[in-house]
Parts: sequence; C-alpha cells; structure tokens
Amino acid sequence: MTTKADTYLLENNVNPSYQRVKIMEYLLRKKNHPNIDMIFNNLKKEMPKLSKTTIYNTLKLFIKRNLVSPLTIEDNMLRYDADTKIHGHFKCINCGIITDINLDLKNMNRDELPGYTIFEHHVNFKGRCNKKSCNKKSFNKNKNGNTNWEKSA
Amino acid sequence: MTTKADTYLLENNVNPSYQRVKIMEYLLRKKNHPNIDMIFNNLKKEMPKLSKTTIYNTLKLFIKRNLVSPLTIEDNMLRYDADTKIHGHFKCINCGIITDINLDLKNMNRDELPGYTIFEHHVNFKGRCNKKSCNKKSFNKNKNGNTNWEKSA
DNA sequence: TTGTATATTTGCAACGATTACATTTTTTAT
DNA sequence: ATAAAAAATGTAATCGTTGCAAATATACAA
Repeated sequence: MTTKADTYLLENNVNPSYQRVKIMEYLLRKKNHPNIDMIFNNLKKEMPKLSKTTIYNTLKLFIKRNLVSPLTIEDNMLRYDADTKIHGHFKCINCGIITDINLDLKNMNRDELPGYTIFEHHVNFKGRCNKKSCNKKSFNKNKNGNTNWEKSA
Repeated sequence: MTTKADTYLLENNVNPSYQRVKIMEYLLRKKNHPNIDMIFNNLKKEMPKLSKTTIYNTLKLFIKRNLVSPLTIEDNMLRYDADTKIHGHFKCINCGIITDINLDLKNMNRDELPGYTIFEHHVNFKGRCNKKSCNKKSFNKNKNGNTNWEKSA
C-alpha cells in the first residue's frame, strides 16, 4: 500500500521504511507540534516494538531533509513540526495548545542586520488563547499553588 | 560598598546577597547572553566556593522578578539576558555570538490572534553575521566533517 | 534461491543540563 | 549573644537526548 506519506518521503530521498512512514503520517495527520513522547505513546499502540531511539533518529533525518522543523517553545523539550514554511507559534499557557501564526519578517532583516545571512527564523509567543476556559478568573493551579502561567517559586 | 547592581536588586525586592549581586553585575557588564557555565566559570575565579546550584536558584529568582529573561536559542541549554525589553536575537552559527535585534511585532497580534493575550515574545534568528571571518569560503568543520551550520548526519 | 552487504531498528548505557533536597553558612532580629 | 530566617552549598536524582553494539530487515549479486 502506498500512502501519501510514503510518496512524500520517496520524493525527498528518504527510504520509506515502515517506522518512518508511520511517524511522518502521525505528523501530517495530527499537526499538533508533538514532542517525542507524544509520538511514542500514540504509535506504540499499533507498533508495540517501537523504540524511542528510532523516533529520535527518524526526526533527525527528517530535519536534515527539511521535512520537519524542530520547535523549542518549551524550555526542556523539543517539539516537531511537519510544516517547514516560515511561520510563528503561539502557546497557550493554560490549555497548552500550540497555534500556528503567519509571519512576514522580510523587511526587518535589512535595517537590523546589515550583511547578515539568515538561515532560520524562530518566532514564539506565550499567553492565553481566546477559548473561554482559558480566560476565566480561576486559573488552573499546579502543585505549587501557582497558576500554570506564573513562574514557580 | 553599594554598587549599581546592588541598588537595582533592592529596587526590585531582591535581597542583594553577595552572590546575587555578583551574578547580576556579570549579566549587566557582559551582556553576552551567557549560559550557566559561562557565568560559573567566570565568577568562580573570584568566588572559589560558588556553587552552580546558587546560580540556578539566583537566575530563577531573577526571572520571577522580571530582571532576567531566559533565552532558548540553543536547543539544549538555557541562556540568560538581563535586558527584559522586548527584542529579538540573532546567533551566528560560525562565531556563536548572539546579537540583539530591535523588534516591533505589535501589529501582527491583532490580525493573527484575535482575543489572545500575549505575555512573552521570543524571536530568534540563526545565520552568519557580517564579520569577514564568518563569511569566508572555508567554514569551520566539526568532528563529523560538517560545517557548524549543517545538521550532523 | 541463497548468501552477503547494507540499511534500519532496537535496547540499553551513558551523558549533560537542570532540579531536589538535606546540610552548612550567613544574615537578621531580638 | 542567641535564636530564627534566609541563602548558599554539595551531592544525588531526574529527565531529555545521544552513543553504541547487537538484532532485524532489506537489497542485490551470484
């Protein structure tokens, strides 16, 4: 069976092994900017022998082939985005959902960085999204009694 | 002796202990977006008993008081910036120096994120700065034979 | 088909940045 | 001077990620 992800990998000189196709399918289907554990926990249901190392290796390969962009909106964890067009991200500190933002920073470069060559853009925002549940007065509290937003003591 | 950093901390409700003043002085003087090790290695010369945990604790406190912003321009390591005004960063992948960039993204939010509340901006670029040594043909190679810029195999 | 080289996956150990925590030291107030 | 509080220290633990060698799957030549 030849899936969309399958041909996508072939077009980009990535040997479409079973695991690679499944991981790419996950990224294309969910569009949820997942971290390694999200991918692993979801796929291991149908692939019990899946290894995290395989996911790390596969994503490193995808990044090298520019099929995936790494996303460091969270301090201690990489996330991955199968959309490699230039765009920004907004993370709601209440629901955790990451939203894509259109971006055009073409003009800024000239004035600010004369003679610089820019290879990567990373634009991330954090705040509260417009869902009612993310803007009500009683914010979620974590184990330290702080809201998700506030820095812990 | 009352230094500039000393009063700065007092003004922001941070008890200006010896270590805290020294760390803040380092940030204000160097403006080099350091990571923990850069601060530690520099300060331990005059403070042999300094502990890394103290630096982590102190920076966490500074961040909580909005005296310092964490910077995740590198994947696996936090850097710290004593300039908390909104601005962007450019990291040269050859010389590693991080340059501040003026930013004005005020307009973008309205259209893209209706009803969203933005608390943090993070805008990072990577590329080559305009120093001659960072643009010559023979780029530095790392142990894998890749340039600093290219992703490793 | 069989054998063999190559590519890929797996599991586990190791690494490095960060955090937890208990102890020690310093500061503050009485 | 003493007791209480705050801060700093050192070590162990945690967690995301990487290294590596063994196991498995794939491709290809004879």
